[in-house]
Amino acid sequence: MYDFKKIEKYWQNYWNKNQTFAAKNGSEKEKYYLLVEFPYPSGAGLHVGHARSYTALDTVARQKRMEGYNVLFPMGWDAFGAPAEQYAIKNHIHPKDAVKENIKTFKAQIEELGISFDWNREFSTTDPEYYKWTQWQFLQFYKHGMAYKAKKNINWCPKCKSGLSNEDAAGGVCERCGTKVVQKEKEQWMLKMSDYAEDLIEGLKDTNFSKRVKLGQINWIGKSEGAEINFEIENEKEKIKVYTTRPDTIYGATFMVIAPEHPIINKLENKIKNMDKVKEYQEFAKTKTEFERTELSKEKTGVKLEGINAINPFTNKSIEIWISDYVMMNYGTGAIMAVPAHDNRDYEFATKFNIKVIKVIEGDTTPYIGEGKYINSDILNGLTNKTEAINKMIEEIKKRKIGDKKINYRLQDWVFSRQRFWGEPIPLVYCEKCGWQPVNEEDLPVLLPDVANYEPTENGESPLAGIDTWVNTVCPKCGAKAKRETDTMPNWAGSSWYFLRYMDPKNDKEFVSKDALNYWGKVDWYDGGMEHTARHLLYARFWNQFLYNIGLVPNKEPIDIRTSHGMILGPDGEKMSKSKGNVINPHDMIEEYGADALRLYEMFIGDYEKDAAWSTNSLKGCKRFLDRLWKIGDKLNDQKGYTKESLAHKTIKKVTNDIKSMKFNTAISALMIMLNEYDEQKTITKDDLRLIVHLLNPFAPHITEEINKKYNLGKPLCESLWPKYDEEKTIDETCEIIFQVNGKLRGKETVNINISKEEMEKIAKENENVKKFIQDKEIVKIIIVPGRLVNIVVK
RNA sequence: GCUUGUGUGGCGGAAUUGGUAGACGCGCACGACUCAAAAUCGUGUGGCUUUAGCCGUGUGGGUUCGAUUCCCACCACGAGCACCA
Repeated sequence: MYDFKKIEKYWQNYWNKNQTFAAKNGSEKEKYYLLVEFPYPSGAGLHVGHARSYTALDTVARQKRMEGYNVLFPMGWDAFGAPAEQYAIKNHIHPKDAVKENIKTFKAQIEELGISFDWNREFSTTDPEYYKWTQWQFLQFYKHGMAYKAKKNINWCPKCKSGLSNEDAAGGVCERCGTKVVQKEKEQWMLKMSDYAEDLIEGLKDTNFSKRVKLGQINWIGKSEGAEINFEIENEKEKIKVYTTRPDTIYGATFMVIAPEHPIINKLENKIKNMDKVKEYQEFAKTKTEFERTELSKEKTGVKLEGINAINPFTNKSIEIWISDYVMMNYGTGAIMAVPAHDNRDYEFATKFNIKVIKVIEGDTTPYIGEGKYINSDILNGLTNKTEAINKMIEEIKKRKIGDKKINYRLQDWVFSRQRFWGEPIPLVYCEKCGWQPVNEEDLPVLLPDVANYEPTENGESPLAGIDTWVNTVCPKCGAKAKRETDTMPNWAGSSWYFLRYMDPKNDKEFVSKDALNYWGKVDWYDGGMEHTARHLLYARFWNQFLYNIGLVPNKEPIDIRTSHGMILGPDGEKMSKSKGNVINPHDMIEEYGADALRLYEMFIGDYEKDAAWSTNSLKGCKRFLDRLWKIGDKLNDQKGYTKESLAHKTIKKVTNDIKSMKFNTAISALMIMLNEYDEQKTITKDDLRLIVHLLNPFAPHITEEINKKYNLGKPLCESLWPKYDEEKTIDETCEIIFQVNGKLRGKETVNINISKEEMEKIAKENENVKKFIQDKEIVKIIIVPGRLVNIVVK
């Protein structure tokens, strides 16, 4: 047999030595930019899921190169973030050393897979040469008024004295120590992402994302159209503004609910008679975590504001005002008009607290919002069309000057601060006299200092706050004593623009040169995990749209096609995890079966966009295919051309198209069919063999090159042009047609492809079995589809 | 709850614009080789049955000469969002 380890090593060295996969900036060739999500280099090493994504786009990359494109297919490391920091805290080593080690492991594992990355462009988000430009771009946000500081509630672990991301606070407890998470108010840097809500929806039109990815984006942005309406408070000047998508139901608004944090409460504190109860409820709401608010509190809670009432502007009736945590301060106006007859939540609330329910839409089954004839609604009475009613109501609201049409988005501004050590320092300085000042651009990067302790401080500040020599600096504006911002950027920062840096990774004058931007343009195809199609993709698009708006990049949308691969599950069908003991390590598979077999299997496993359970037996099947391919060379004869002309052209066509449409499994299946056919033959030609190894090369690049070399079939495949097919030659001279009687299969026959309809009918009627089914019956109709079938309809 | 996918043999999965359902692979069974096993090779493999046939793509209906494919209703599973007014 063959020594796959030796072969794989040989070709990996060959590609490296010849710089086969180096992309060339400004090449005459047409460009194609393929991108996979750069990994977080964890200590666990490469996952078979990484291998799936990398192999998939590697297959595309290798095909594209053979088709004559200048392909950019880069790789790097997204290495800032909590896990490295925690590892450092535990083991008392600098995160940068831990990251260095992990990158080494990851890179070795990717290299042994034979992925055709252009390693010349490799970088890590933690390289000062890289994060210098992340900081520089943050300053552009700041200088354009897109970054601001605001008080925000964050998840807080009182024991670890640390802010936690929503992921780390899942289930309402600190992931690290299990302590109950509370909400704590903290000043945070924010990016004005909500300004871009509409653009981020609109921009999707300029992309070729799949439907589900687009919907994911739209869903996350959460656009809704409605109206803002002012409700007067009885005997007060103050008004409460509500947001509603159903102003047409206003005649049914029998009470009002405001968020517990609503500012009107403090303003009218001395008018509210039960302020102690209100305060108690506010405290109660505050201690509830996000988790409890959504998961546990199915039962509605709330407190009525005694002593003040609002006026429904259309019924002119006095209505109660309640506070409840089912109304959020951070959406809409933090206040709603409650229409219990036609809103499920309002209905639950009204039922619990015995509040009047007035129906305004006939036939609408409480408690769901619906459509029907308007009743009890004065100016709307008699209408039946929802849109018409809403429009009429908005007109009326405008006329009375009590409100206006309003569009709201769920998308909020991006909380950009982290109280952690292992992130890009935010390059701002606070001066008592001048306030916040950006660090001079020529002083970037603001380097992370070497410190002995990475733990967060007592009051939850980043560990950076404890390093006086680093914190104390001078004001870039006035030169007086000043302090550095000690918050760092979130993990998402570095990954929001890394695809731009690949175009020009060594540039120390600009984040990327104009020439490189103009040449490479958009990412043509970006593949990654489904878990990143919402947030990461949105952040990256937002970041790029901002750069576009200030004239730094040529395209508003940075990515053309986005695809998402399914997960690879353990053999038990469960998500792979150490605790379940179902983890498959790609390195072990490569050791035992070779990189080509692993690659082939991962592409053959099934629908690329769906999850799939691991099966080592199926992997063995792919290995078996490669073993048979290796042996088929024993059958070579001296003849030229293809032994099976139409099979050859058909297979070229199928493999070519299937790779482009990510139907890797059927491409491989076609090649298996081809090999099976070669097996049937006594001998095959060199052209036959060259063709199958050529078509298989993007999937199994090592063994195919080796076979090509072994039998002197031609130039190395990676330096050859992709095979072309002739459409005319994909058609066979004969075809099998079927005979049906009343739509049921009754016979078949192989005929010449050019046979006429009349002849087809004749052959069908002569078929013995068909005769049996049509004798003594009246023929009603005969349907003939050339090259396919004859269907005789009888009565 | 809303949005969105997906339902095909024992398993992963194939099936142009509606036109032979189950390609390809795994598994399994039998056979060859072997003292034996593994590996390899060969044959078979949706179910029920008598060559021929009947039933079969989640369930029920519809359109059609013909439906895995199109339409309607329902069921199940997965994913995303989730008290968003």
